[in-house]
Amino acid sequence: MANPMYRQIAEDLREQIESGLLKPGQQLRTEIELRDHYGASRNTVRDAIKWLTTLGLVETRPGQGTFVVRKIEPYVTTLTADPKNTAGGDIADIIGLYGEISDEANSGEKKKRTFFKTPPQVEIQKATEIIATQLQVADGTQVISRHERRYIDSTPWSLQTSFYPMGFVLKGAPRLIEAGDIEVGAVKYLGDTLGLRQVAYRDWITVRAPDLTEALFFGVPQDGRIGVFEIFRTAFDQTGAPLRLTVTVFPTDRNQFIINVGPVPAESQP
Amino acid sequence: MANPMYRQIAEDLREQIESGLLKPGQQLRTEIELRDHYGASRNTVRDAIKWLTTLGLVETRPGQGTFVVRKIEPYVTTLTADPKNTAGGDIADIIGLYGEISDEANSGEKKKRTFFKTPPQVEIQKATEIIATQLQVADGTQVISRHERRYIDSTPWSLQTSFYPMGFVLKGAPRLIEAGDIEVGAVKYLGDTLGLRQVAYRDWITVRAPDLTEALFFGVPQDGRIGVFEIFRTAFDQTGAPLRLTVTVFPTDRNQFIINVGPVPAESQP
DNA sequence: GCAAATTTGTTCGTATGTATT
DNA sequence: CAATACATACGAACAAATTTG
Repeated sequence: MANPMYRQIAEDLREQIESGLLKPGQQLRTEIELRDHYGASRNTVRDAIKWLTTLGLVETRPGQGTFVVRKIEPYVTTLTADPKNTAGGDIADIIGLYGEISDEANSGEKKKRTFFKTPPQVEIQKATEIIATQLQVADGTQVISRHERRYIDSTPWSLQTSFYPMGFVLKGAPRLIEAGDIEVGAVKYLGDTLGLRQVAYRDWITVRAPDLTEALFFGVPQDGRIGVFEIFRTAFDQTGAPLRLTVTVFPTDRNQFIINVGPVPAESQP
Repeated sequence: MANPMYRQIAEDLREQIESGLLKPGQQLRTEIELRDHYGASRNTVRDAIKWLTTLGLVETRPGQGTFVVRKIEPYVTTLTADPKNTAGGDIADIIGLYGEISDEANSGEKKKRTFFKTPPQVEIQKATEIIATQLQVADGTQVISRHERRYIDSTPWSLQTSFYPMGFVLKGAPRLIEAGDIEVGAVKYLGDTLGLRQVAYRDWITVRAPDLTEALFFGVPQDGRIGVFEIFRTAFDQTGAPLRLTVTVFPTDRNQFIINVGPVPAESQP
């Protein structure tokens, strides 16, 4: 035979899953039962299951069994919002959760989703190369770091860290180094105190494997099968100087993004 | 033991790789040598290597050995170009490869990259649900499909398929169903023949596992460890009607994207 | 071009550990 | 505590791919 046995077994199970014979959440037969069914050894059955696991079709739980994965209802974020729009507070103002926070559910009803985020964890850090480059400060300069964990419907959704030049505090924006939310929104606060208006931003989108902290927070496997979007948003003020750098990490299994260029007609998203 | 042995071996090798002791492209010791070195069985060593493989740190080649992966120099695509800009022909006009086609090499020199694409493979297809929704035609209606394979520096870079409503051909744009390039660019051609101008577009960005065809074309593993961006670009004309849907697939290991909103100062990308 | 040596890939059997019910 | 189910680990044999002589 052309293909190894474990791949044939995997293929057979994959067809059962994709045809709907095995439904999401349903338990597969145990390794012993599959061993007898396919006339292979238990190790070979385990190789087949491991292959399906890497493909993201099934997940195994020790002491319980192997289950067909449930797909997560994706959340869609629009990245091209009005850069001057700061209404809606911190959650909305940072990474573009403007507009409708609702979603077409399976039943066809509109499902309202709820946001929750932790208060910012504030630190003074030395700028890494990428931070220094984006904020146009010298390498190793101290910067303000404000870190949040963000949830939707109590599902871990994203990890976000914003970096500000240290000079902002001395020039009249002391609340940047206070832990806790800035109720009016950080962008409006900088406008009120320093006269800095966010008029533009650039997003840089990459995908990489999650680190251990991210994997634990998002509840994704630690082996990098499921990647994370890492979006670097560099915001600029009216003089063209960098205002802040916001780094947000989203797991790719539950996030999608929209970009609008020009007068795009308003309508339902795909 | 807290951690299983294969994870400890993997961790030891990972530190050697990340510390630079094992350099990209370098061959690891053979499974037999590692077995003797760590005092484990060959199968346990293989489990460790498989873990590193899933993490994307090493790759094994049958008959040769296990090697530290070389990172691919990423290509950066700007998604927010002027929607009316159609200069540069087909390559540039479809998915935003406007501007500088150059890149900072390791040595610090500017390295010019070369594009190549196959002539379009043209087909008449029935619209799937997503195509019908985006083009605002009835489900099952016939549409024109133009498919291309695209390379940069002879590396497979992306797979792109554009869909047009069938009506465009009857209304005076017959070249859409001819195989081969439209030299002036498809957007300009539609403007010249039908008076349709592309004034806006919406990009919808997702990440998923590659299918078999994509994995073979891009040379990535078939097990889904390395995902692909799938970008749906719906373009609109001056009346707000959909002009075409372009679906482009990029492997995540060699592609990054930039979005500019507002007057972003021109400067070097990260 | 072929044969041998090297290296990873697949499969089996067995035993024991760990998590959950 | 006992039963069940997956996780780890060992040893062995042969197959397949590649390089070397």
